[in-house]
Amino acid sequence: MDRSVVTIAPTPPYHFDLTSAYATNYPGHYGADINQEGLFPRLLDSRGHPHLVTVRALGRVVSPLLEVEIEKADTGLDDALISQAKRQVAWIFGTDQNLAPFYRMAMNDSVAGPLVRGLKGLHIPHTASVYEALVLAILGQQISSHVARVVRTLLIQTYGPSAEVSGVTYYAFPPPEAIVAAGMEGLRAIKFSARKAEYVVGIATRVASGKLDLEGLQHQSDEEVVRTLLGIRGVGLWTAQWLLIRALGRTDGFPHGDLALQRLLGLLMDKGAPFSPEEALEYSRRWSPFRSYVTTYLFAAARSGRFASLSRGGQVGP
DNA sequence: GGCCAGGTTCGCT
DNA sequence: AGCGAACATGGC
Repeated sequence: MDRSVVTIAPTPPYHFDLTSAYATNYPGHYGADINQEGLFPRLLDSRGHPHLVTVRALGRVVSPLLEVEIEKADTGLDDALISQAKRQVAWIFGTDQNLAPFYRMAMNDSVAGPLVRGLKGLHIPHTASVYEALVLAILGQQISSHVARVVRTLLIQTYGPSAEVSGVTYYAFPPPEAIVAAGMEGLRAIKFSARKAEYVVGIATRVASGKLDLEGLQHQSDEEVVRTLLGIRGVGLWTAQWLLIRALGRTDGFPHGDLALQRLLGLLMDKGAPFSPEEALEYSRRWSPFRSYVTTYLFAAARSGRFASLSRGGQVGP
């Protein structure tokens, strides 16, 4: 087994716990995202060369440092693989983001300002690939986050590549070829609806054959990205906006069709009712071009229990 | 048991 | 263009 350790210096302020918690969103041992005592092991699969990266935080919010341990079950851990792993970890944990412009905007905003307080150093985590984000987004459409978690774990542990490191089995996200091989029946077997299975297999087929270049979206403008994504069956505006934020690292995504977001805005503004999608979009313009951050901080605040009626799972209403 | 959940598409007016 | 139904499953 080959092993190497590198460090990453995130742009301060950087709060690793907040950022990693947002990425995983739940405790416990599930598939690709695990939080073990402050360690974040994750299996990355580089063209059939699975390697385990384990991230932990050293240093403080104002002087942050991440330590990344890279392990490969067999040999062949060369410099190229190490630097690639380092780049991927930096991307996944959003270490390069500079929050200063967003914080300057928030300081002069009565809604965003209080939101930022208490979440200092939260960066936006990213998915390992656009493809992964798209599959997860379709998987999570309309179903509760808990159900989405169950299905997602099944997907990863049933069809994802695995590797055993130090006696523990880890799973990577299933590559397109694995989903094509699973087929509609394979996805139905792990609680996908027929429709979602059809969408996901369709996407995986086109990605595997090279007809759909999702990673190439990194080079397109926000508008082009949205236009391209909307042409894919199973993708609506909500999914496209979500990908702008979580897969493509854009600063101004805003999923105004999101039910939870509409409710949060209603609570935050003491409206007594959820915002309509149009109201949400209209109101959000004041936060441009930092709406991805506002969205992320909103959900992070909600999860931390700052909106009592939502953390209880209750309805928002009169 | 019924209703709904961090949507999307399809088939009707 | 706009509206309702279907989708599949788990939690309350």
